[in-house]
Amino acid sequence: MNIYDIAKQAGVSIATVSRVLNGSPNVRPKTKQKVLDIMEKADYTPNIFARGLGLNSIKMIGVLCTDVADIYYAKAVSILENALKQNGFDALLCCTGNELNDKKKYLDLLLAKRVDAIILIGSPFKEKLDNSHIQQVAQKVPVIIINGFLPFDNTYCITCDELDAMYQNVSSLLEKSHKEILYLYDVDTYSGIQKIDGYKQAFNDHTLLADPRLIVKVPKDIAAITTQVTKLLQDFPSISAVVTSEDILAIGALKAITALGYLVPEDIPIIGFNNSLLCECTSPTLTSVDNGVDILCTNAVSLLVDVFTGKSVANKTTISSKLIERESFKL
Amino acid sequence: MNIYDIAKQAGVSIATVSRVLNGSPNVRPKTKQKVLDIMEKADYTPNIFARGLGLNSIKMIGVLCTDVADIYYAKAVSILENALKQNGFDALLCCTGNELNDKKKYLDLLLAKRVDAIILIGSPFKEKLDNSHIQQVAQKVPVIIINGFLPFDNTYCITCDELDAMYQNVSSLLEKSHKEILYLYDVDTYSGIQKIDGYKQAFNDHTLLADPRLIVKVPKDIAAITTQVTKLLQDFPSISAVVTSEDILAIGALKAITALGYLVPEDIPIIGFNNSLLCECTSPTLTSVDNGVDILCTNAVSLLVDVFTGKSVANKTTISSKLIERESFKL
DNA sequence: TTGAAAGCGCTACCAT
DNA sequence: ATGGTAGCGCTTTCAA
Repeated sequence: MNIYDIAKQAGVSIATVSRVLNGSPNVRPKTKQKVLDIMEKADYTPNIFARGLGLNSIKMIGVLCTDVADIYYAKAVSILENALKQNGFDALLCCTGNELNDKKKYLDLLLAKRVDAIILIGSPFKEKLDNSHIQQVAQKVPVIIINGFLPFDNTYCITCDELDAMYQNVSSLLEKSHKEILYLYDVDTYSGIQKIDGYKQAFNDHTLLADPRLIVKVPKDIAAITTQVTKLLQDFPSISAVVTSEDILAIGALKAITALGYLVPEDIPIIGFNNSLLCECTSPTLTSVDNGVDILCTNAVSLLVDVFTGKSVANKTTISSKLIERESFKL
Repeated sequence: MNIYDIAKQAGVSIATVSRVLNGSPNVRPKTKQKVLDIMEKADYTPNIFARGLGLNSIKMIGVLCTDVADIYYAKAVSILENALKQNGFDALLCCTGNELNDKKKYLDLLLAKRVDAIILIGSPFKEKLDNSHIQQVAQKVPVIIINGFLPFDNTYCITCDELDAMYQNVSSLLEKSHKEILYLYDVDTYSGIQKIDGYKQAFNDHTLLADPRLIVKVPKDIAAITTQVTKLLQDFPSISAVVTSEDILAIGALKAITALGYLVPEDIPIIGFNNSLLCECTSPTLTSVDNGVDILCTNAVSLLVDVFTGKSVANKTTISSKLIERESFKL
């Protein structure tokens, strides 16, 4: 069933059918209705490929992240997908994993599928050299980066001020006389670097020295973290607070701390990051930074729509984060 | 840059270029190499729409679930996406929410995008009447249902024996003299009904009567569940065990139980379902049923590949689940 | 092994 | 308001 069949049945030309299809005003209402009726009866769906061939667009956005199984990316993807759909776009999902080559490969796959734009959740490319690849992609379609930053043409970044969030957290701890603050992080992405910088700046601005041995990279695995933090607490008994780049890391720390008989937050307060569902699961519940992933994502989509409609769009937008106080730390 | 440009530069016809593109053996190796070189140099990517027009396929699979932000669906989608990609398919993601009309709408959207097949995670359609819509979809493309069942043509279901899992859990509790077992569930999907049936059958087979007041539907919200379970425990102090259809429900129950001063598992054992990351976050950690979502999903994809290659495929496949013992309950 | 040419189903421009 | 028609870039016969 194609446009010719519909045209024939309706006794009009395919041009008219096409006009009806595309909501052109230049169709007599009666004609339009007749065509619509026939389409309805025939359960006709226009062929997206033919349409794509002509328009060179299929209203589809590539969404790329390392792994949707991750609770944070999952939330982002969920919000993106909904916002995209509301604007008439579908989401083509790519989970790249952490291999740089895979990331490049998936980017090419997305391009080959002729997506109208690409949204990167997190800036997956950290090394300087590799970013040229993103730059190339941006020459073909707009690239939106959520929680990452690259100063390229046709690349639009929307980030949360995580540096400041971490700065505030560490500052308040320092001001409460916590001088030995363990910092746990997992990745060296743009976002990861922001947070670590916030941690360091807080120390600097309080004319204190951050002990580099207390800035520890850990795997994203509760058991492994627990083991590692237990050892750290034994080696550095003066640690009196823990901040993290991810809720899950805070949970690993929490387990180690309580297992050693310390109380949270009385003995050692803990602050997570991302304000995920996990914060509600622990006991005590986890105070955590809400980096506004929902705002980030909805903004990303409206920003994209602006790009498509030719409005001028800032290369970088930043929103602020908010500390959600629960039991593991109070301001 | 299109096939004509490549053909011209290579001094061959577009037919030959097309053959190279599609790996036809009927091309002289030397010719083939020349064409490939030119393509490479020109950074040529075949137009997917034109190709789709001819082949009427774009190697894209619609993946539909209620919400990827849900940790369980997120994992499923992650695995599916990877498995699909390994087989040369992309995943077009649709998060429908719970509105029936939205589900239908998204199904139509997927069809309009000319996906090669549709994978439903969970059987989102429960009412008898509505399933006809899925049946219609299955007339156009293969439908795979993960953890759901509908006996339609061109519909392939792969489920986990959750009835049996729940049956076993409740049975072992009954045999440990827990006669008042609170059952918490959240949805009435196929999967949800399986579990509740398992609960009831266990009581039947032990010639006991399940108190219907202890089969409680709750929202998927920790705080709300905690409130509700607290009240239940006060109203029914004889409750001596809790089983749930979802880990998050178990966590709500856990909070209520420990807040009332009971010990888990000594006073009241708890069993979750899905074996999600959440099980590791609580204290005590949560014993939970692993319903093999990874196996379900990888099987779904290989099953789909079989359908495409014309192999005969069973309409329903069932795998078995496994209880993962942690602290909240031991066999 | 290669080329010529007829579609695939739609959009958009030019006529009328 | 409507029709005719030339593409869009590819696949796939049919011939050579």
